[in-house]
Amino acid sequence: MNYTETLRENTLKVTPQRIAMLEEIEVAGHIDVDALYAILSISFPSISLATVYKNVNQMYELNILEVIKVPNHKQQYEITKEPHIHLACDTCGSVMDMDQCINELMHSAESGSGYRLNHSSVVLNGVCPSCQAKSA
Amino acid sequence: MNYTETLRENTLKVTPQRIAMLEEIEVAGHIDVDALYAILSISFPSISLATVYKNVNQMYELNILEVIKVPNHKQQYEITKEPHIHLACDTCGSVMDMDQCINELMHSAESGSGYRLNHSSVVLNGVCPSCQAKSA
DNA sequence: GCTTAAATAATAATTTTTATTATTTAGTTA
DNA sequence: TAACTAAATAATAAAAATTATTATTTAAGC
Repeated sequence: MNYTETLRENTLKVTPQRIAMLEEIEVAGHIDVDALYAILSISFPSISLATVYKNVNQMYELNILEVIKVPNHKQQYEITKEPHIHLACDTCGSVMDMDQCINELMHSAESGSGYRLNHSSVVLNGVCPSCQAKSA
Repeated sequence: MNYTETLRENTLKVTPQRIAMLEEIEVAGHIDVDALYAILSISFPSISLATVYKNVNQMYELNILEVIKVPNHKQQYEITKEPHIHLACDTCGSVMDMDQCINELMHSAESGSGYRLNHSSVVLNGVCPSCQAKSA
C-alpha cells in the first residue's frame, strides 16, 4: 500500500515517521498506541510518544484510521477499510476481523436517524477460542 | 425497575449508592463516570469517585451494565438490554439507541468464529441532526 | 537553495483510572 | 436483635494515559 499518497490526499506532510506508523499498523492489523510506540522506537529511537498520539488522533479524524475500543484494554487502531465487524477477546484483548461487511446496516441506520455517519465501531465482545481453551 | 433484585441476583450487596447509581443510569440512558459522579454527589455528598469507577467496572463484568465507547469522549454506560445499535455523535458525544436488535448478527458471528460472545458494542459514529444544524 | 508552515522531540502538565487502607455497613447467624 | 464477618465505602495516594507547550527540525512550495 502506498501511504505517501494517502497522506498527500489528506494534506498531511509525508514524514518517515508517519509512513512507518501506517506500515506498522498495516502489518499488525490492530495495535494500540503503546505497542505502536514500542515498534516505532526501534527505527526511530528518538520518536516521542506524544507524536504517536497526535498522529493517530489526526488520522482518525481524517478517516485514515479506525479505532476499536475493547473494554478494559487500550483502544486499538487499524487502517480504515470497508466497515466491518470486530470480534474482541475481553481476556487477551486481541481483535479479529469478520468478513461480513456492514455497509447496509450503516446505510439503513443513517437514513432512519438523520445522522450523517462516517465511522463504524462494531465490536462484539467475548472470549476467543484460544482463551477458552486455556481456561478449560 | 427493581434494582435491589438485580444486585441480589449478582451477589452484590444492596447499598444505597448502588441503587442510586443504577437508577441514575436508567434515567440518563447513557452516562459517563464523571457525570454519574456529579449527579450522585448531590444525594451522597461524600461519595468517592473511586467507588463509582469500581462499581461500574464490577457491573460491567457482571453484565448489568453495557459500555459504549465513543472516540474522543469518555466511555458511557447503560443498563444492559437486548443487544442493539448505538448512534454516537462525534461532535457532542451524545448517544442514541436504535430499535434494531442485533441478536441474529451476534449469533451468526458467534457460530462462525468460535468466540463465546457476551457483550456487544455496536457504535455507528457521525454527526447528529442537531449538531448538523448548528454547523450549517 | 530559501522560506514558511507544519511536524517532531522533549518535557511538563493534566486527566483519567486504579490501588491502598481505615472506617463503615449489609447480610448472615446465633 | 446483637454480634460477627466479609464486603463496600470514602479518602487518599499512586499510577497510567493523554494532552499541552515550546524549541528545534523538516517537508513542500517557490
